[in-house]
Amino acid sequence: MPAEESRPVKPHSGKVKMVTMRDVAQASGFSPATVSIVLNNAPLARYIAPATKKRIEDAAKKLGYRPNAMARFLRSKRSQTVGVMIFDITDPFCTPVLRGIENALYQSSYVPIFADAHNQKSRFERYLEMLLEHHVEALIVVANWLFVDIQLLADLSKRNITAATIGWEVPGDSVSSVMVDNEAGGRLALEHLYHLGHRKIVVIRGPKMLIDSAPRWKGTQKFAHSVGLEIDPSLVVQLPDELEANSGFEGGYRFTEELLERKKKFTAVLAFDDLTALGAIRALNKAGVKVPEQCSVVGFDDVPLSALAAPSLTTVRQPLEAMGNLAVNIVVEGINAGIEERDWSISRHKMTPELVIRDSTKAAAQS
Amino acid sequence: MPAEESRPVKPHSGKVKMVTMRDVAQASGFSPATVSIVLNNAPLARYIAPATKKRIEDAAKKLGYRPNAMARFLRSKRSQTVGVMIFDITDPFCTPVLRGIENALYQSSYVPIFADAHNQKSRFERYLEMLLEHHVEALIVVANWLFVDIQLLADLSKRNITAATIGWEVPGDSVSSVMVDNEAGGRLALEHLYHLGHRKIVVIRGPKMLIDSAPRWKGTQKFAHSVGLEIDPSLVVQLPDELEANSGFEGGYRFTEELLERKKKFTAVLAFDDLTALGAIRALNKAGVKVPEQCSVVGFDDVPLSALAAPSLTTVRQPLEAMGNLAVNIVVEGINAGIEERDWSISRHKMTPELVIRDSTKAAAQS
DNA sequence: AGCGCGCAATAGAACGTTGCAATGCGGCTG
DNA sequence: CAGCCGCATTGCAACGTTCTATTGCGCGCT
Repeated sequence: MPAEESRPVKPHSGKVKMVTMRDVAQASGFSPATVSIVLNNAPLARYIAPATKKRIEDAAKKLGYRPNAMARFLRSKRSQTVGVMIFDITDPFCTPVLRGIENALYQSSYVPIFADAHNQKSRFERYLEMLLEHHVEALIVVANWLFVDIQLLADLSKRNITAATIGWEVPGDSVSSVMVDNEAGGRLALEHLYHLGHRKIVVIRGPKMLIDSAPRWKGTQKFAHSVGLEIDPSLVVQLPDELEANSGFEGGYRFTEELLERKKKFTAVLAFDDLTALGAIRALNKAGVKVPEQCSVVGFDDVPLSALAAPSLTTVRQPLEAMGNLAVNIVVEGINAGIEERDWSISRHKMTPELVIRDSTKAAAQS
Repeated sequence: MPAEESRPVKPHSGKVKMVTMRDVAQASGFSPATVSIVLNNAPLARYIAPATKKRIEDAAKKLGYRPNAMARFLRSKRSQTVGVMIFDITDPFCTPVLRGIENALYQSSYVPIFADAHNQKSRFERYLEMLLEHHVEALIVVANWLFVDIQLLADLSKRNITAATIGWEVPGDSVSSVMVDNEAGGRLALEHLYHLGHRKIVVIRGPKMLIDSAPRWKGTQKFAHSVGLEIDPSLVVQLPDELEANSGFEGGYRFTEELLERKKKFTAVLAFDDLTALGAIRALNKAGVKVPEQCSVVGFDDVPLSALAAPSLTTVRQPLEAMGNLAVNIVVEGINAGIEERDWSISRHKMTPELVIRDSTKAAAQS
């Protein structure tokens, strides 16, 4: 990997003096205090003469003054910063959530500090430490896996930093959470297949350690029960506890392959999530089973690539971006409550999922 | 979307006093100065008695002391923070790059401030402003599109903040860059198809405004010329200048559909990037053309979903994660040079791409 | 004439950390 | 025994803001 160096630039040209508030004061002929009041238009700005304001603002612009966030924070205790801890950015689930978070923070003029735990506890803890040092005003955790101990909780509420989790819940009452209504989603998926006439349905359940797995399965079972559908236990498998982001794909592939090899009869697969569904489709394709003609597949999440896959995936959509948004609104509320010394309590939200019908499902053959 | 409020928590329990260095000093019986020296083990720490060190460290741990990054920065002029400006996180290209950046920054104990420009100039500028206010020590820009004016350059070099771009270059000599060797990549793609026996090849070129487009096409042409292959101009199309991340998919789909409708004969598609390739495959599938049996498709980038697609995509891999890494190493070097007042000059890197052969290409039919 | 009041602006003390310059102290050298 | 050096520690100012308390000042009211 060759690198061609370009001709040397005029290197760091001496100390580039930072433009400070005092400079602006000097230039405009007023005191730093007045400058501060004007530039932030603090409550006292009512009393400042318009002419003065103008002179100061002009001076600030001319000098290219930019307030020093650190100095400001040192006084005000506010870093204008929110920690965003992602458990694994490699997981396509995270991207839309991150987008939602970023967008909402931007609206509120907060800046996100990004941390990716790579699904490692040690990394999570180190990052948490770093975020605390940077005095983030709040913390948002995007997660599926649940391996964090009370430390998180204790540290945060001790320093009362509001926190919210997305796709995950912690016991206790110190952290808000935003989740999808997994039970409703599990129901939606089966309902769709059922109404298409499918009766022999493979269900690939999520790993035990994932909080989503149980309620999704519960929703599925409840619906089955409500319409008197018997789910053949030999068609139900469960993904193992795995930490890698793409393990769902592998799992979906392997289990489907196995069922096909054992000559099991089924006309549809209800996969735990989109990646699992894609794995299942891959296995079906390989075995010469056409999707959706001979077998329907439904996923969960509606990650971005589901629309692009071939065939495009029918799935239960989580409003991922909206969830990111909501989490931000929650913590911003928490921050404001803290500042205004209002009482405030955490909340737990369950967002409504939505069925997205694409090309991977079709009415069951009449046979 | 119902939200059930949990029972109110003991709300912000009074002023939670921050543990400061003075507290540690008090608790250990030494002065703040000594505490500072020990905890950072500054050069002067040589002179500190081991017993003293121990006492101070113990006290710090007991009180749960965490240095205040803002106060520290105010003195040291170092924020331990690097701005990461992504042009559009929605683009699957960005995820691995981000991972690479994040990982390398983590190694160097910097914390990334994340900014997503949503491909909007105004947003880019606002974020730049915010990053400057937060006094990032360096800036990394992940981009394809080139609409940023000299402002960026001027502002940064005036405040001498080292900057590096990934997948993009700015004129002038103030910003380092990391790119893939597009010409080599363009060559690789065609070479592969050619060796598989393909001769009638559709080329979907990238949009004009993308810096990658021209060299990629040049590499392709050069190879064609070198083996005496004539590329039929009526099989060459060019993606329009579009800002949306997924526009490549649409473009690939539409152009391929069009060529099929016009009954053009071809046995392979060389797509500008993976999304375009996926769009082409979608169109081919829809028209009943089997990939790879009847038509091979090769992409570019090797974004994560390419391995998951059906069929999995043969593509020219950009070492995205490594590129993120390298960019970080460059700016960290730049930061250090600035601190040590060394001379330092920017560099421009071209990383070597690599052909990844998967299931979307196959030897041309003998016909 | 004295008082209070609304207006316009400012002085000055923090915020928590760092690093230079200074201090005290024992022991060694000339 | 004066002077000096190495060791162990500390006082103090500064970083750039913000915010409370304060100062003038002119005007109308008693």
